[in-house]
Amino acid sequence: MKEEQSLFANYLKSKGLKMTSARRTVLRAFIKSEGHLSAEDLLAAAKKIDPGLGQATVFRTLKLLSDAGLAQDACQEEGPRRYEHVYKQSHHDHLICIGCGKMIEFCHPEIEKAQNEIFKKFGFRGTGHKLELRGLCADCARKLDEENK
Amino acid sequence: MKEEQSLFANYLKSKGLKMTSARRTVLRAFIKSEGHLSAEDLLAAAKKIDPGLGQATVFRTLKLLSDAGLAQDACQEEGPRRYEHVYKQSHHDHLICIGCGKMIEFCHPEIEKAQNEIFKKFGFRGTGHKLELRGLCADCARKLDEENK
DNA sequence: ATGATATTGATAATCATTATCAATTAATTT
DNA sequence: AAATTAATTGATAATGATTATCAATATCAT
Repeated sequence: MKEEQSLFANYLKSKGLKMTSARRTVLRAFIKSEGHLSAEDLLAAAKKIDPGLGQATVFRTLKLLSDAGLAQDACQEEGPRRYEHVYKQSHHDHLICIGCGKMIEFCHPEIEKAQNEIFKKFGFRGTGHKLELRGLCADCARKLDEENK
Repeated sequence: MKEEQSLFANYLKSKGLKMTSARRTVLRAFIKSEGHLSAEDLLAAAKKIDPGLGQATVFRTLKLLSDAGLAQDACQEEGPRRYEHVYKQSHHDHLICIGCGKMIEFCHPEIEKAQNEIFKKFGFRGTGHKLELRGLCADCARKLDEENK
């Protein structure tokens, strides 16, 4: 998306940083990406554009994307850190099954509203939130019950 | 707390695992702990009880405590994984300032209610949730505005 | 173009966590 | 209570993820 490109460019300029070809490559790979991606994932995607790209550069650029507000942490408990788009996709929260790991994305306007109340109450200027519900999906709950019979 | 002790003992028995003196030590240290603690923190606390305790045992036991439902991930973006009590303290969510890192704990019944609706809608048996709101606290928002003037 | 400075990729270093393993310990059985 | 069986321990090595270092290079403002 053009918007993400110019947001990143503006961020870099505002910090006295440079728009380089490596950063453009990582940004392009990130923009094309979907879901929750790790630095490793992004490296693989970016290497398809420029095979000579270094791993460290991806870590560094991913951090910049996060600082610039384009990427945000999609906090999974296990494994490497994962990021997702801030723009581009509609906001969603996560429902995760602790049995099989299945993840459902959902959106609940009431919750959004309540969050804004909290921000106001504590004098915060809200920038985002992350909500993760955990539980057992119907299948896993059934299995568990059978085991414990 | 006695309750946490017997919950852990029951968990171990149900899995055919053993209640050992090392595990008792880690459990005691965990029970006395507060807030968000890393494996390293817990090791330090447990070593005050038994200096000979090994680091690996703390990682292992912390995982067990989590599986047993006594500890849960208190997901911070940076640094090592952190855990907090599931029992003992009233449920709370987190409001974090992305400027200075200040963290406020709060509780909002409306949100709790909405979460139960979600669980129902997707046929889940809910076991917990984590909500993290992020934004700029009043101080940091003011500072930022001045910088950008 | 030039100069000042940020950036790069390669690599080493670090940090957090997990795997390995022989010695020990807890629970179970006799 | 001793023997048996299997889980557990601490030390250490190994791994995985991320960050630091550094000389060569690329970017941007002038």
